[in-house]
Amino acid sequence: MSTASLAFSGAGPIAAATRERVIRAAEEMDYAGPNPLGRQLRSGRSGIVGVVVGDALRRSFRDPVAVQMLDGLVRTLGPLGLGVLLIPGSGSAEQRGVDPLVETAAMDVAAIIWGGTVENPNLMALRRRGIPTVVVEGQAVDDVAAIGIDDRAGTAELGRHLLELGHQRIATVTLPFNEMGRAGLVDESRIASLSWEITRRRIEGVRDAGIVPVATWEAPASLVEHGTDAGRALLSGPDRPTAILAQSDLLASGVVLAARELGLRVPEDVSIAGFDGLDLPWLAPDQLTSVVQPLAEKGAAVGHAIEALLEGRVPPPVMLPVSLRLGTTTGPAPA
Amino acid sequence: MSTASLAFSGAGPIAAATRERVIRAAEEMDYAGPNPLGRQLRSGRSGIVGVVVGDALRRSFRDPVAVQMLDGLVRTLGPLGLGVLLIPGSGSAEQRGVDPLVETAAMDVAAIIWGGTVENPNLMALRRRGIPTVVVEGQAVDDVAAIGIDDRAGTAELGRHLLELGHQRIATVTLPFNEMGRAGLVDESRIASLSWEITRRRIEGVRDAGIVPVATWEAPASLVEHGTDAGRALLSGPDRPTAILAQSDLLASGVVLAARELGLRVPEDVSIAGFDGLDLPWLAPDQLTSVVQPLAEKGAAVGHAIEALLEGRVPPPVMLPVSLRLGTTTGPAPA
DNA sequence: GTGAAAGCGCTAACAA
DNA sequence: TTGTTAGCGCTTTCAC
Repeated sequence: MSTASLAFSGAGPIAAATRERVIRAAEEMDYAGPNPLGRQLRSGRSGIVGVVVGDALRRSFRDPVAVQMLDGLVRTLGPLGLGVLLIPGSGSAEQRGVDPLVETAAMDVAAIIWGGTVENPNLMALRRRGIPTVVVEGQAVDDVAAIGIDDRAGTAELGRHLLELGHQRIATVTLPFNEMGRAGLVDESRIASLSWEITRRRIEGVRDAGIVPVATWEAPASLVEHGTDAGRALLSGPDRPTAILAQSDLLASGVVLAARELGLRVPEDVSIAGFDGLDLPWLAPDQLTSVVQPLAEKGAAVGHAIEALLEGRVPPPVMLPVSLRLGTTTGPAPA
Repeated sequence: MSTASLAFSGAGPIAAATRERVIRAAEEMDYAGPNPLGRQLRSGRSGIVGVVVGDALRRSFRDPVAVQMLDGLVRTLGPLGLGVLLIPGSGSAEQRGVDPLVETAAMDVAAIIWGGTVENPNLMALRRRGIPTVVVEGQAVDDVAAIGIDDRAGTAELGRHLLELGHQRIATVTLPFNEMGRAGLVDESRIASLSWEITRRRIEGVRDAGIVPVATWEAPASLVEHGTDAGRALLSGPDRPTAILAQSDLLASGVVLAARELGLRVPEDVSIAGFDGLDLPWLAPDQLTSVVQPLAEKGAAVGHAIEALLEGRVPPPVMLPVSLRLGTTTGPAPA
């Protein structure tokens, strides 16, 4: 029995002839190789990484940010012999609780994309099960690994760029404030209730630059159409801002479309900037001014954190640097 | 021991008091619930569906077609207690062989998105392992379940629409011909070597309508930028076609962008049509004329086929109907 | 309604 | 170098 095991695994001392014989016999009885279930129970490892993606897949994967990061993650995990189990996030708050997979699926370690808040029910469930977890864009707490980017400094740099161009009336379009993002202008009380870390940090970055936005619009998701809604609202009022800083490129590109639709020239009449550094071919000939984040590296960093967790270490939090990319959508403030 | 099992599973006869006692004891020794690995070995089921996505995730998931279908699939699988294990496709042909996950990962059943050809190495590996498989947009063979849409009839209907509008010079932009898609005009010999089913069927649909394309351009992937390349090439020559029929909406939208870039009016100067029925907000105010395929239903159909396979049945091939959607990008042929 | 025992398929340790 | 054995954690008989 052990001989057969060795024949397949290749590891361990075995005569070439014996292996040959075993393989042949296996073929005869059409035995398709070792059953992973047995190995998994024996070794106590499933070789599976549970990845909690934001609510509906359809929504998450419409965002190239999530997709590119996941791509980087899978590339890193592949060589480690680990597979990715897709776990839908807790859905909208109406649908209480977490996906059953979080509670019962076999996984050696988990990753939560779009960490959101500390009270993330997925995170709580995973900790209860004792599954080591890495959170992306969340908050670092004790035994949870955290990977993120320097949202705050990046946004501040972008803000300063706008100030240097002479802009004084600057509006912002933000990512959702919590699981139940809304569309519309936000007031101080809503800002106080903000629970998504990433949104908070980017708002703080704007403040760090010394900007007091003339308006802050919350988008219910990082999608082009929500950016268009925001742009229409912000750009059609009487005291039009001369610049709009959006917290994502998808939102920013929606704002660009709204500006074009309203007959405004970008950047002559209004400057528009985003965040993420995506390559948006359909925005051509424009290229967004944006804060570039290293998405593939972020995915790889998550992979490395996972590797560490599997070895029993809790890796220190990682904060990846970002960089400002000047595009064609920002220019001097109109006189 | 069995009592404990019953306490957690809930099934079977057990006194409420006993269950309570077991749960409490478990908590005390922080036992986090039954280990899925044990259950899986015992039951012989992993509860996992391996989903082979086209080559790099980054590429596959940039295509809303794949994403929306996957969303429909996950929604159907969730209630069945099944999870999706992401398996990268065999990559480009350079990278020989299949992903190790295909060979070794635990899964009860597999789905191959973008089936491609019968000689798909992933399919062959899965069959060797005896893992029941469903192929999307592939070819139905013996024990493999197949889900598809009526590509051919849908394309033919779209072709007839263009003919009715009076178009005589019609060019087509196709999906890749095989794993190593190229960019450029294709001749008869390349068409003869075509191995991707979906591309072939849509080409046949054009012929069914009675159209002999004045040019056929192969795109290396279904992406906006490849459509733009195709559009630039096809629309800047001397004998400009009056209509371009693209095999996907992403390609078609790229062609629209190229036309705009060249100063051509759509649809006055050139009509452009796609396939898939996507909602492309950034193309506004235009809406593509397209063949709408039911993506969520397609995903659900894959889910149901998986359910059948798990029950030991091989479900009959499914071909979902498509419908023509008239948008703003097609109009009468210029005089 | 509860407890005892067998066995799913594998591999690591040991004995031959 | 090869064969034997135990046990991973669970659930499903079966006996009580």
